[in-house]
Amino acid sequence: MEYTVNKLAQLSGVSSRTLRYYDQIGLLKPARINSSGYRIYGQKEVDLLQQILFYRELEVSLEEIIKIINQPTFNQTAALKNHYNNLKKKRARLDKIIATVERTIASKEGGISMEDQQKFEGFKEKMIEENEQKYGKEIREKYGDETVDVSNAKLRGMSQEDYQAMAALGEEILLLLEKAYETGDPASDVAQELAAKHKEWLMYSWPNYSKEAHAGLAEMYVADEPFTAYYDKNVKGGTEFLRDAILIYLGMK
Amino acid sequence: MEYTVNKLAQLSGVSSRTLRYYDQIGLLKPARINSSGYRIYGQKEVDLLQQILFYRELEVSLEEIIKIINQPTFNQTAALKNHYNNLKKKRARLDKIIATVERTIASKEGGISMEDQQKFEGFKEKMIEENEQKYGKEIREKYGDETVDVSNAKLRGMSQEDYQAMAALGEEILLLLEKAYETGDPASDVAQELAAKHKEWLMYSWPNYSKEAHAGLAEMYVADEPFTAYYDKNVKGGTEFLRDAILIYLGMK
DNA sequence: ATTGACCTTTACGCAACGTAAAGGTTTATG
DNA sequence: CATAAACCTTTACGTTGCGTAAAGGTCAAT
Repeated sequence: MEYTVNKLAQLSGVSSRTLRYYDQIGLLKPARINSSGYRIYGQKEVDLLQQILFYRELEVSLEEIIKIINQPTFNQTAALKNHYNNLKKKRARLDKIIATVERTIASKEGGISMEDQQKFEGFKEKMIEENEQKYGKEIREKYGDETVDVSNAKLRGMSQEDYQAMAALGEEILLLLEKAYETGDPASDVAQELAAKHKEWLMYSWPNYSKEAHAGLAEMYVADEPFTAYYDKNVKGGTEFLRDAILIYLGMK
Repeated sequence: MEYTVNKLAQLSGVSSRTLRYYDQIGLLKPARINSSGYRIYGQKEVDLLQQILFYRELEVSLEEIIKIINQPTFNQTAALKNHYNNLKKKRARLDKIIATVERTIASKEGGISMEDQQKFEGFKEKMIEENEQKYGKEIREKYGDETVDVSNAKLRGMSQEDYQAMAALGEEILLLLEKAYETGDPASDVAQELAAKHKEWLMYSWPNYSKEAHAGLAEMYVADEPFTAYYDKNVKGGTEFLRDAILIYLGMK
């Protein structure tokens, strides 16, 4: 039995454009071209197309499919396993996204100030990105991609509970800042406790802790308006005081 | 605080190209353009970008994000719910795919590989054809076309699981043949068990069972080279022994 | 004054096709 | 037998969300 493009398209349920494209990229060549330049497919091509569509259904890229169908079975299995891992990762990511959306909807409906939720999410992302940008490369070189990815994932997937705890710690820090600021001395006990709490808070959300990073963040607080606004909210000059306390705590001043 | 593209890019962790693109599609316009044509972003834009990145993280398309951020919150919630449903569908689909990949890998590995799978397919076809040729006519006359066609279809569509079970049974038969052959007597208990298993195996793949057909197949085994090769593989003269056992089992000898 | 680090716009490239457009071939119908 | 309808062909632009030049202006520092 022989088929022209549209016949095969009808038979297999894909479009003729798809078949031409598969021809173009060398994934599925017709058995022959007739005198008028028409693509003619035979039984062999039908079977091959079945296989191709099977893999496509599994979300394997066409590039991968080309590799797969040109290889012996054991390599095909290896390729499938690799693909399987990718799918699992994809699902894990999707699960987290779904969880986040659920929480977001709940908080929007429950009225628990979505704004805070979102701010938090944004803050997390921002932190991750900054962390990535500033220290990611070195850390990735030192500890490998997996370590970094895992901790980022952990941070992203932080639960509501964790968030509550972290938020509580954040509040405490603001209160401590007020108290410490009154001493006027960033080296005072209270100020140093403040710095310690800040480190704790940081580690909560920031699995890749380093003195350098902490110091860098402290400097950034002073340089970056939204952060100064936040820490100066209750105490004028609080941001700078916090930075000094942290630098002393880290033995960098 | 004001930012140029690269400043904001660094702050937020996206690329400057991304920001220009967002400007281009009207997702995030800079607060103003300075005299040199530079894009200048302010605090409002930073906050908006946070929101945008939050939704992006949730795999909302940029087009959707444009709609969302231009709407009041209750509509935002509705949009999120809609998106949530899409995500759930996506996950359900992904789950199915993963299950299929798992099964495929298992069958490729656990199975005696693809090659056997193909052989099996060929075997099935051959069996159907032979069945057709030798008994088809009579059976069609006796039971009607539909019966035959349906059982052929059933055989062709035999599942991987069935194949596994059948393959296991096939293995068992080979082992039993060795044991039975040692007795030297096709009427022995072991040989009769062999014959019974063979019938079971046959019925597995062959919905139209009859003593005559079974006997005919047994004779065919002896006459047909590929079959003798298969059953003589471990035991010389095994095929004839099997035939005799079957004929006795059927009360035909 | 020059260098280097910024910024700009324009534009091609990616995956896997959908969708014309412009034109040749085959088949059906009057 | 002519012509229309139904096929087929290649070429090429559009899609999404940017990455990556290329070609050229602007700004800060040496």
